[in-house]
Amino acid sequence: MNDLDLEIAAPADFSFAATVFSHGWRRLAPFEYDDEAGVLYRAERLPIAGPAVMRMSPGGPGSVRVQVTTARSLEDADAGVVSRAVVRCLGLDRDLTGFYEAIAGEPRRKWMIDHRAGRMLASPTLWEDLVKTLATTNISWSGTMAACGRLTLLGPEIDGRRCFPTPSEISAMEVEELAEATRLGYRVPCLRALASAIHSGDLDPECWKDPALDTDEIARQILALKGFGPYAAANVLKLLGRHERLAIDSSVRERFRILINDGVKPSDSDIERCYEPFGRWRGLVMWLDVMKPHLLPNLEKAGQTT
DNA sequence: TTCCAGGGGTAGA
DNA sequence: TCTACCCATGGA
Repeated sequence: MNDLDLEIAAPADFSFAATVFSHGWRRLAPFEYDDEAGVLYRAERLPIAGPAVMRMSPGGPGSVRVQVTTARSLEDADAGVVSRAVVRCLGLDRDLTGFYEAIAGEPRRKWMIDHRAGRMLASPTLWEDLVKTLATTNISWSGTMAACGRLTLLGPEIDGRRCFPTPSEISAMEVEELAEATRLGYRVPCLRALASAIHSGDLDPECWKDPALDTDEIARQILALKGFGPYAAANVLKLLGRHERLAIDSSVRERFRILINDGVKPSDSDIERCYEPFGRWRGLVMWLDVMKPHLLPNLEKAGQTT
């Protein structure tokens, strides 16, 4: 095995813990989070060295430490791919200045600033985020975790871990075969159609990373995909750092009812109205509001890291 | 058995 | 635009 140690620059307002705990992706394969050690693992394919294990942890001030293990020797091109993957996963290229300005002066949201919350853990590719989002629709969270684990078994192995399968690998499988392997039920044709669209070049979700692209245009493309409705579109946009749309799901409705709405069941328009004043940051404010009881104890436990 | 998950598609009003 | 129903699967 070959090892490479990298230090990747992070913005001053970056928090490793706040990003890793931002939502449930750390629990979906090929991500794996070691709670005790505070290390985020994932297996990733590199262009020359092939499958690699990435071990991400807080680095020195203003940096993230990444240890890479591969079976073959690493080249410069591999290090570049690792670096770009880490930037995407941890949102190191996000500017949250406007968000912190939007909630400045609000005592009940001061914790978001103090703990540098706001970056969302994402997958290196939009393909993987789309698949995982599809795997959160109309299913229990344990079902989502199981499905992502099964999906990841379809990718190549490295040191006991698996890389996420590519669109070409999924599109090469028959629907029946994919259904048996993933147990994703009626979502399987949607998954395969997504994989085929990317593999054929009809869809290029990676271009959605371009900050110049209009949010509504990205939403239009996501909503055109089978199996992707308003929740799924807003969730994928959230992972792109675009928070104009609210990813309202059953858990958000329930948490909002308890935490914000005095126990009264809200309509989705009630929730929309509540966060309308926060403009382009409304989805992020909503998410952190409802996730506070889960997120804050984790951040306090993890302590202030990078 | 029945219900329902970090919903979405469709038909019919 | 709104509502009712269906969709695989698995855990409670």
